[in-house]
Amino acid sequence: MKKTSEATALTSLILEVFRLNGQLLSQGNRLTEPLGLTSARWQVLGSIKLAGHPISVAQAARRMGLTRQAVQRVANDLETLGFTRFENNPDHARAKLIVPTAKGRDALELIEKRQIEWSNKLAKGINTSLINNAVELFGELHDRCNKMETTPIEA
Amino acid sequence: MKKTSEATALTSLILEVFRLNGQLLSQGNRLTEPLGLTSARWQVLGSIKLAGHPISVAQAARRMGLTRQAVQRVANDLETLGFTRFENNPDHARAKLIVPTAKGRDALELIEKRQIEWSNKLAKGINTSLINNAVELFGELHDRCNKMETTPIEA
DNA sequence: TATTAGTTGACAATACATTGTCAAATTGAC
DNA sequence: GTCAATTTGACAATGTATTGTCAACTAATA
Repeated sequence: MKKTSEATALTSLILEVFRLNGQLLSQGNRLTEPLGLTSARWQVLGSIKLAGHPISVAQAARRMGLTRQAVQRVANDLETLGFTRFENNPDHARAKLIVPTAKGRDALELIEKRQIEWSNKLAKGINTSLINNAVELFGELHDRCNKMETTPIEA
Repeated sequence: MKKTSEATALTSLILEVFRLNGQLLSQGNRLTEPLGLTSARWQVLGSIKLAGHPISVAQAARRMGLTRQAVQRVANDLETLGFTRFENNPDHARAKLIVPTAKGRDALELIEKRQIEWSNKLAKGINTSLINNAVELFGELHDRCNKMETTPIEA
């Protein structure tokens, strides 16, 4: 079987995703490190704020596209470090809610300010619709990947 | 400071990169697992083939945008598992060359066949130039990120 | 109500990647 | 040739994420 032109382009894109992912994590760590945070901790903290209300670990994991185990570990770290606390969930005895503390909210706010400067600088002069096309493409690939998950490789 | 429209779009893209990165790694693991490989091992093995000749760990790391330590670990695993061996480098006493064994070449060939099917399926019907635009955008972001590295966050 | 299926947190094993540091090897300037 | 700067592999510490499994909880259904 031969690779289609789309597939060839896609393979290049995938390699770029790996490279950029590493770079972005590194940048995020640099950005958040002075506050005792990391890229992963920041992302979890941000997902709570983005949700608009406290959510459980499993809910946060689904929003971020990670396993709940990965998020659980980070959420526990955040609690230990005092950025969040767990609050009883009236609707579910096991699934406690992640609630940012004042320390967590302050840290997030400061980081978001810095992230604005950083992203403005990084994005300066790039065509917005070019970026949005990529976002859309990624959403499509995301959905398609999900569908592939269910189709195991036949030996 | 306010976030520009490009920066807002870029932030969305970054979150998509994180999501897709995880999904792709997962797919790669699934694809390579029956052969005793993983996404990372596959990538290192592939980078040797892509180079066209045996290269050192540090060279492979630069090509992939990873630290040499990360690649070293994976390269050692590959050797232990018999997919590669280290060969003396006439030009450098320390920097041995990673050389795929027959087992390694066979495994890579089989995976590449499966990857063709997989990527053809995933990319089917997507506009090639849309993908290529994204690749180009990522290259640009990659370069810009590198320049940001040198500019530390001022406290 | 009872049973069953799905969700959730906890725990463990494994893999992946970063930063930092050290010593050996290489390279380049002098 | 000598010495300093760089490169490279080795080792350690830390953080991130996956899969798998189990028990507790929840929800749906008969």
